[in-house]
Amino acid sequence: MKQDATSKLALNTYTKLMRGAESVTVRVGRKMSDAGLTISQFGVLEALLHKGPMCQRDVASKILKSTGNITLVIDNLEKQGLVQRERSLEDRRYCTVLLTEKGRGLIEATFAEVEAAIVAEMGVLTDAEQETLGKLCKKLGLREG
Amino acid sequence: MKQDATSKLALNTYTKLMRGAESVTVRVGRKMSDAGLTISQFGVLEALLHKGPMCQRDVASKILKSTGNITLVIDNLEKQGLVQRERSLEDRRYCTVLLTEKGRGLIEATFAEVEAAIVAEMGVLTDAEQETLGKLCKKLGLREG
DNA sequence: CCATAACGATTAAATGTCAAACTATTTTTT
DNA sequence: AAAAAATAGTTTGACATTTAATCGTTATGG
Repeated sequence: MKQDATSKLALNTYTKLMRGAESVTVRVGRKMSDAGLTISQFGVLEALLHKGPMCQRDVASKILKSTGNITLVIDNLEKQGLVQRERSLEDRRYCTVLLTEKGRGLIEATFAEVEAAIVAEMGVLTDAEQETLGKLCKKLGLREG
Repeated sequence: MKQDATSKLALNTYTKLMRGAESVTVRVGRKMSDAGLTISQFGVLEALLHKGPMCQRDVASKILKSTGNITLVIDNLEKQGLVQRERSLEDRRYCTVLLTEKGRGLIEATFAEVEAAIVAEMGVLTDAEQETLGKLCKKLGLREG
């Protein structure tokens, strides 16, 4: 294939990937904002729900954000009474972050909504297409950063 | 397929799509920040380079951002002398945004870098795989928002 | 013609984002 | 054990982003 055609195909694919991911993100994100949560806040609560209490560093790596950012997100969640910080006794550098009852209730309900939205979004693809999409996206993610 | 398996596949596909798109974005975005541009700034300059001068509303829809946002992004580009605003004479509500010489030089050089990065990213997929990925992503983007 | 609606741009407030500098604490080295 | 390095978290500064409110301009229906 000529160099120019290669570039064209790559740019085209890139654009479609970005637009597709973006529009899914926007529509799924609406379920989160309906619940009064930002995407980051949802990510933090979801991690705590499914993985249990963890320190901020682990939260950050779980949702692929910087630790400086996590501090703020957790600040805001704490203000709303959705999570709680506990300074570790063994190693006082660590904060363990855990869900409050209120936080657990909210994320359980919201997660169900979001899950349904994701299933609906992906429902435009057959199972086989989803498998294929997953494999291709995984390949793209594997390169070194 | 059982409902549970359907959900699991959808969630799995969703996660891979998000991670794949995110990691490509980060790596390609690095070329932009190397040039001192944010992703949005790059998007604005790129639109102006390839589509010619346009009003802010068109810029906004081109890069899928709100008009309030565009005002700020263009403010910052203008401060750096990369673009220029011109209030339209026929209809004074419109601002035409156009590239300066400096802006044109920067975006031409940066676009080449970014294009190369995109080609490299997509290069992990065969041409056929890229076609497939493009089609699947397009399907995902088509739903009503 | 004039009141009002529509429209483009701007501004403001809230949140998020990263990078870099900084603090507190623990571990490692010497 | 003291000094140095590493680690977790916080703070700060610059930019981004959205939504909603506002300003100025243009179009439209009575």
